[in-house]
Amino acid sequence: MTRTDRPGPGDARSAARPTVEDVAARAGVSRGTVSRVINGSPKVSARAREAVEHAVAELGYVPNQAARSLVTSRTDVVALVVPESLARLRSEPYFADVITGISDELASTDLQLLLTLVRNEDERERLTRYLTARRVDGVLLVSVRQDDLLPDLLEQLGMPAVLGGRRSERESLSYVHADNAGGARAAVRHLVGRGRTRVATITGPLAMEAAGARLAGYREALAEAGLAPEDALVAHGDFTEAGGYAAMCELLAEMPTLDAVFCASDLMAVGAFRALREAGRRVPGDVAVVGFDDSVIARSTEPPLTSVRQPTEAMGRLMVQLLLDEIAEPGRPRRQVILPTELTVRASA
Amino acid sequence: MTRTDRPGPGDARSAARPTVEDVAARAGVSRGTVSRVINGSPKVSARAREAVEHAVAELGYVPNQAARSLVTSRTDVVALVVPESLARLRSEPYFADVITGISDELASTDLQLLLTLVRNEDERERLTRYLTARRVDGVLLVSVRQDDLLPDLLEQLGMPAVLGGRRSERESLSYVHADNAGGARAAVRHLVGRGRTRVATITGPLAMEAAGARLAGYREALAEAGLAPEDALVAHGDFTEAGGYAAMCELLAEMPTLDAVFCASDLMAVGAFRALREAGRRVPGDVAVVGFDDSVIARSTEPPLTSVRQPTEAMGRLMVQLLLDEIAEPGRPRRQVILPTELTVRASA
DNA sequence: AGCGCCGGTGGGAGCGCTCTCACTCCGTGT
DNA sequence: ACACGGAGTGAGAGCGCTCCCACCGGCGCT
Repeated sequence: MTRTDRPGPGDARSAARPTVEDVAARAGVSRGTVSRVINGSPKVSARAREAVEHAVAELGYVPNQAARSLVTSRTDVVALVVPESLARLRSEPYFADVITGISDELASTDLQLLLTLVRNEDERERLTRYLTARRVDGVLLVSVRQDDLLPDLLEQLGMPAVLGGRRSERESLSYVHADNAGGARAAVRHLVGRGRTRVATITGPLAMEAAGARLAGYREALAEAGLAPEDALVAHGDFTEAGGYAAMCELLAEMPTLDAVFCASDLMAVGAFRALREAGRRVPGDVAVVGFDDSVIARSTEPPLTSVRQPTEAMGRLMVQLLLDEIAEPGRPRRQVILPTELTVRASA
Repeated sequence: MTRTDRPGPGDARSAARPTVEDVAARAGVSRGTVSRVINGSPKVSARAREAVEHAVAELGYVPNQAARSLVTSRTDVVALVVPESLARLRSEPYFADVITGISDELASTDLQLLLTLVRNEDERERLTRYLTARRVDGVLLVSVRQDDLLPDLLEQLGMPAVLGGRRSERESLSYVHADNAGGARAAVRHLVGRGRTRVATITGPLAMEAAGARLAGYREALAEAGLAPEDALVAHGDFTEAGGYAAMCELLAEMPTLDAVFCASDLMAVGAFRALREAGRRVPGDVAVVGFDDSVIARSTEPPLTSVRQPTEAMGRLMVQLLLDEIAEPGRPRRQVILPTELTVRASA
């Protein structure tokens, strides 16, 4: 490690920032009028408005948000809360996509995005204090588990909030989520349609509703096709590559005759690929594989991965829209949106 | 798309939040003393401190940050600015790792992280206003390009800032970056050491210093080995998988006899793998491949990718440390840290 | 001519906090 | 016994903004 020292910033700090008062003096109007112009009130004459705008430009005036917040009690910040171990953020393209969508949608507002990773009790408590202090106008919460108490806290605080996913079918908060069961059904139907009869699945962590729904969809499609469910065809993963690998090894050991596997995430499918390769099974010749997410990696595996596409980015965008509505109209009814999924067929199945 | 409406939040909003005044009354002391206790001033008697702490707990008092900000002009927020097209955030594990490190290090402070994606002029202007309004205490800036003006703005505003990477060797701001040239040299030496004599490279976008440094390292190692540089051995990518693929195709067309390729990012290496596979070349038999980043994907490619490891997460952490120092002591000298890189050898080279 | 009205404006009040300063009450030194 | 200092405390003064209300003038109406 090399360190170099260079001269400091040389104190380029410019003179004190102008305030409304300064602008008012410059424009020859009162503070009230300046405030009205800044906040786009219609009750200002064209003359006054112009004078103020002029003064603002000349002085380089920028409102002090802290002062504004103090009186309006709005912060113009929304939090994205990710209750996840670092391992996932790192590898799951899901988060990056959601963030992209969120950030995109936020760009047209003047809200900023606070990113909060909650990985342990300490951080959770810190977040609780933060929310209690109402330092954000609203919260986006992704990747919630069924027993997560954060949503309850949000509800109790009367804090506008939108979930990405839901805790259960009777979720009380607003949420946006994908039709997980439907996607899983489509995946398994596809597999069955290609003549596979021993279709296994690698699930996500069942504490997440999405994972449970994907498993349910898998079972439904199996039943539909008249195939008997078997415990040995179900292995549990945790949405990671390593988890997928381990689960695939397990499946191979317990049910060597399987000819297809539906993975509840692309990343787990990548792990499954690796296990299959090591076991000398060919994809899709010996075993057909379908993933879930249709993330970037699905395109670059060998062979390319057939996967259930969920509109992750659109979900992020929609979450923001719902949240904005809820912020604008605090008491409004919760809204719950389910977005369709779609099977993208590639070479792996 | 399905929509369901449920009853609203039922206005669970609790009574008005208590203020210092309330706490003071409850504890039988003055506002000043409460403030001192809250902010951990030593000039408070044990008796008073206890009374205040009691009152705080009873009332569930949480300081109003806006009011505090207004007087201290600190915000307890730092921004992470990512001037990148969405495409990269999505796929590059680099960002996720940096964010993890940053978030980790921030967890032990009471600072929050604002995530700001700057993808076009509009967003850039929005950020400028935001920074000018001093709505953050400091800025972390990653993935800067050489001609980026954001760092200049930061400097001009006297805003504490730390770059991840640098614009050039005589960067004026504080930064943390990896020894890119050294890593590239190590990669190419390794290739040459394995008897490869026609070593190509796929560069990153040369507007980024890191990409330039990796190319420079490649050239140095080649010279060291007495191998002549050839233009046909250099193709330009953009750090994406697709870019890597295109660059590899180009290399294959112009220099079919190449026997190794050093890719300036793992993701581009994945693209190169694909191109090589399609061209019927074996890795590492026909062509040895080395990547850069040693990200998660390096472990799960087929064959696993030899890659230059840069301590991305540690870089994120270190960036925060430098920034905290700079916030604590505004005029302090800039610090510039170069972290070593290391070659992780796997099957691809 | 007089009334009300309404678009437009100015200024006081106050959001909740920290900071500074003056003050009190001790113990200590002479 | 006295002044002296230091530790602890209370209260006033703002930070920069929005909100509210009182106000001003000119218009159309009776």
